[in-house]
Order: sequence, then C-alpha cells, then structure tokens
Amino acid sequence: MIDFKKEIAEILQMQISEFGIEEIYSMIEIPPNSDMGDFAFPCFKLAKVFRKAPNQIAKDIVDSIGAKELFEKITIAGAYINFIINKEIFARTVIEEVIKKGDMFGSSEIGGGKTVIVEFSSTNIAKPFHIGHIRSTAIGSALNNIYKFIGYNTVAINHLGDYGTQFGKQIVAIKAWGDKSIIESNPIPELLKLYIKFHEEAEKDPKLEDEAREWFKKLEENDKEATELWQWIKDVSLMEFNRVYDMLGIKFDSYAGESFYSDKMPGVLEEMREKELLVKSQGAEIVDLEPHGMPTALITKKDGSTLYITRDIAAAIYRKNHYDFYKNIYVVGSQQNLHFKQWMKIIELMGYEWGKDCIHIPFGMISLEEGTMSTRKGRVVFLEDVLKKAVEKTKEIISNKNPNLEDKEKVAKEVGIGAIVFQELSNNRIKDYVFSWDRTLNFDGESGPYVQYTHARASSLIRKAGLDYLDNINFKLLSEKEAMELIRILNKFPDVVIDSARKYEPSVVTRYVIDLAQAFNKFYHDHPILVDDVELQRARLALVHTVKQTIKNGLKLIGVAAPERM
RNA sequence: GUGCCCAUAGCUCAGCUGGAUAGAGCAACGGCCUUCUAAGCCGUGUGUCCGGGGUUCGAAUCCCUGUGGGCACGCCA
Repeated sequence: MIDFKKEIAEILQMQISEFGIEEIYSMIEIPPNSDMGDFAFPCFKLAKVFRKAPNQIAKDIVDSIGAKELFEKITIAGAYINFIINKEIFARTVIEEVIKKGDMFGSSEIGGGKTVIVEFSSTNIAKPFHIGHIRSTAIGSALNNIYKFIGYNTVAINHLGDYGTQFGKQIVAIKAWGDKSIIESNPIPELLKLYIKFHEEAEKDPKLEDEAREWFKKLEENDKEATELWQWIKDVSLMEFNRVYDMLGIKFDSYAGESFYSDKMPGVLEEMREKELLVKSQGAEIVDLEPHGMPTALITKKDGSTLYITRDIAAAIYRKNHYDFYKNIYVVGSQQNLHFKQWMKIIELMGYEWGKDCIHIPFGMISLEEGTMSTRKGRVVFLEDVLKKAVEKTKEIISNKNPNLEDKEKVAKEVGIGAIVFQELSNNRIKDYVFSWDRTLNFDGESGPYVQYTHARASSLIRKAGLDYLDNINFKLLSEKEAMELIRILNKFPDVVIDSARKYEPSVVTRYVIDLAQAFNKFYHDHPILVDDVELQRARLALVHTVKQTIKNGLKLIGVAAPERM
C-alpha cells in the first residue's frame, strides 16, 4: 500500500534538505476542509532557516517540485502547500488495501508481540455490578482489543475485589441476619441488603466494625469458617457477574483478584522491611512518602492485617515475574489517582526499574441524578437492568420499524447492548457524567445504533446486488466528492487505531466510526448504488464493501456487534 | 488546608504533541420515502472556547494567575 504521507515527505525532503524526513513527515497534516486538499504542508517553520517569507518558500518549493503522477494538483494557499492526490490512485490504493486485509484492516505489528497486561472491570464480589462499573469494563476491554490489534500480546485481568475488611462485614451480616437459601435464590440483591443493614446497624453499634475487622483477620489466617463463607460468597457472586460479562461479550484471561495475592503478602512485607522502607507509626506500618511530595502510605494496620495497597504491590511484582510485561495497565477510576501514584513510587523505591511500565489509566465518575452512587446506601443502578432495558427498547423499535426481521432477539441484544457500550465509549474517559435513562436510551444521531444501522444498510446493498465486484474495479468512477471523502476517511483508520492506543482512549475509535458512518450515509443518499450501469455498480459496491468492513472492524475494537440486518 | 482533574453553542460533547473560516449530536423549526433499510438525508440559528496576564509569525490548544465544580489526602477498596 502506498503511504501517501511518506511519499509527500520524500518529495519535500528533496527540496528542503535542511530538514530530516521524519521531521517533515510529522509536519504534514490533513487540511480542515477537503476542498483544500488531501494533505497539507505548512511552511511557517521553514521561515527562520531560509530567512524568507513562508509564502515565498511555499511557492519556491511547489515550483521546483513540478508535476508528479501521484498528484492531481499541488496548490499554494498562503504558507500552506496543499496536495491533491490523483483520485484514481487514491481510490485504488485504499480500496485494494481494505479488501486485501479484510478483518485485519487497520491492524499493525508495531507491538511486536510484546506483552501488555490490561487490568479492568475488577468488580467487588458480594456487591452489585452497577452502572459505575461499565466504565472500567468497557474501556478496559476496548483497550485490550486495540492493543491486540496493533500486535501486542495482551492479558486481560479481572482483579476481583474479593478480599479485605468488607468481607468481614459480609460475614458478620450473614451470621447475624442472613439465610443461606434466600441468598442463593437471589444472591447479589440479598447480599446487598445485608451489606446495607450492616452499615445501618454499625452506626448504632460501632462494635460491629471491630467484629468485621476480626473476621477479616481470621480470613487472612485461613480460619475454616471464614474461608468457607468467603468462598461461597465468591462463587455465587461470580455466577452473577458472568451473566453480565456474557451479555457484553467480554472474556478475561485471568480472574486473579486480591485474594490470589494473600499468600504473597508476607514476602512482600519482608522485602519492604529489608529495604528499610517500612516505619512503625501508632502501631501500624507506613512508608514515608513526604520526601516525594505525597502523603504517607499505610501498609499494615495495627492488628497486623494488610490493606489493598500491599496487594497491589504484590500483584505488580507477581505479574512482572509471571508475565514479564512490557506494559502493565490499570483501568481504574480517577478517585484512586493518589493510591496508584503511591504504590508505583514504592515499587520504584524498592529498586524495580520496571515500575515506570505500570500505568494507571483513570476515568471520571458516573453519578446519579440523586447524587453520588453509594453501595452501602443502596443508591445504585444495576448494569444488568440498564442492558435489559436497552434490549427491551430495541425490541419495541424493531417491531415498529422492521417487524418481519428474522432473529429479532439476537439483533435486539446486539443493538441494545451495543448502544450502551457505544455511548460509554463515545466521550473522553476522563470526563465525569451523570447517568440519565433518557440519554442512555436515545438511539438517534451519534449513537451505536446509528453506526450499526449504517453497517446494516451497506450489508443489505451487497446482498441485493448479488454480483462479484472485488476484481477489475474501475476506480475512475469513484471520483465524486462524497466518494472521495469516504476514501479519505477509510485511509485514516490504521492511524486512528494507533492514536487511540497511544492515548489509551477508545473514544478515538468510536468517534471515527461515527465520522465514517456520517460520510457513508451522505454518499448513500446522494448516489444510487444498485444502478443499471454494471461497471459503475461494481465500483460503488466495492466502496460500500470497504465501508462495511471498516465499520465492522472499528465496532469490534470497541466491543460492539455489527449486525447484517436490523 | 494541600495535591490531582474538569470548564468550548440552550443541553451532551468533539477538537488540545500550537496552524487555514471552532465542529457534531440532542432539543426547535422547515423540507425529503411509487427507486438501494427514514434507527436515514438536507436546510435554518446560536459561541467573551470560564476571567485576566504571558510565550509565539500564529493560542480553544502551551505557561502563570484568578474563579467555579469534581475527586483524593493512615487503620475501606
């Protein structure tokens, strides 16, 4: 495939040898408006070196380049040199590439098979899988897909919140007010009720908190009763969670959660003592991070039991030894910024230079219109309810718009759940937002269903045409404005994927598929595809094919299905 | 109090490794289905890019500062 930017950089470099090819390459941009050209080169920065006005430099460069087959035109607009690629070459290059690569179009090998760990979702067992969890789950899963697509070996880890004082609380509550058979019939909501009750009762009787800590201590010491209860809570919780993961189509390579590291903690504590990082303070052990501009980190409690920071340190060391990662990525909310800064600093202080390869990818909070979500106050929206409602709504729309659709159930799931995931991934991850049923269930405009609908339209055209169009395409016939716009957008896809990985930002891909869908719908509206002229029909079908393929690839990266009909 | 993050159209947000007139969607109003899926397309209007300085040929984008909001700051995770 021709790399147009590279071609342009090489041509320019022959005129301005004072600048390196890489530097020139990075200066090439895409004009804000495609009427200006396909690629542009601003000459402002050359002015100092050449001691000439940028406009004059642009003119001189264009004059000496002369005519080239690759370009239809090279024009000057002020200090910009605008390159308009020969339409036929542009169309051929891009379309042949998409057809050749198919499901792999947009992928690359820049990862070179290096291992990237993505820790995400990390739900707390015994607690509801609520709307707040969709962020880590959707963003993490998408990043996992994206890194895999650009050639990394990825490991998806669900670092289950299956340890800590909260289980002491659960155990106290189950023993005091719980009924095993009721809980088993409806585990999470029943456990949630008990959890809420615990906090209500603990306000009246603070001794319950001490009891909870005792039970957690017992759990850490492998007490039989504590361990059995804990294991049972874990089993019923996982069954629930897996139902949601199945709906979302998400799989993990590892469910090694906090408890997995419990037996690795004493060793880590020992190591930290040897390295003289731990200091006694009020009966507890801390690491003094004041010299590094951070508050002290509490490592062990005065009763000797551990905190989750220790588990994160143990986990990082274990992962380095076990996976020898190139990057170890944590998709966890921005509330935990300090926590991650602290333990990563401790890893560094322990002398591990790979600490810099541990990366926290934060995201903003979801709140409800009533206020911040709070599990212990029971103020939550269950993710499963959101997904189910979206599917229900989709069914209604289908029976309205396309009542004869086959496979209604399947499509309703793909579209409904896709809408939720798509929306989650359409904004920058760092932004906070307020959950709203209205917005969540709006399927118009920049939405998952819009993009899926575009894909279904493209699929329908290809089905209806029922002819071969992948060879001997007359690319000259694709020179209309709307077709060229599509080709420009298609050409950007591989760069978009890389950019999205570099920024750890799936929304880059989400935005891209919206742009592509918008451009396609415009083309679709303006130019009939199933026309009598077979040569024209074949050329347009080839373009439709590449759009369908690219939408499908993009949606797959963000974990959204691409139905053939809807 | 200290640290981190956010602030762009009525609403929700793109754009931020500085570049050409700041863009979408929603909402509102008006058009387009005897032809390929109207979950679509087209048109109409709005901006002190939070305020104030600075750097630069050029700032929504970078730096400083103020304001407003969010989050976090030893025995939860």
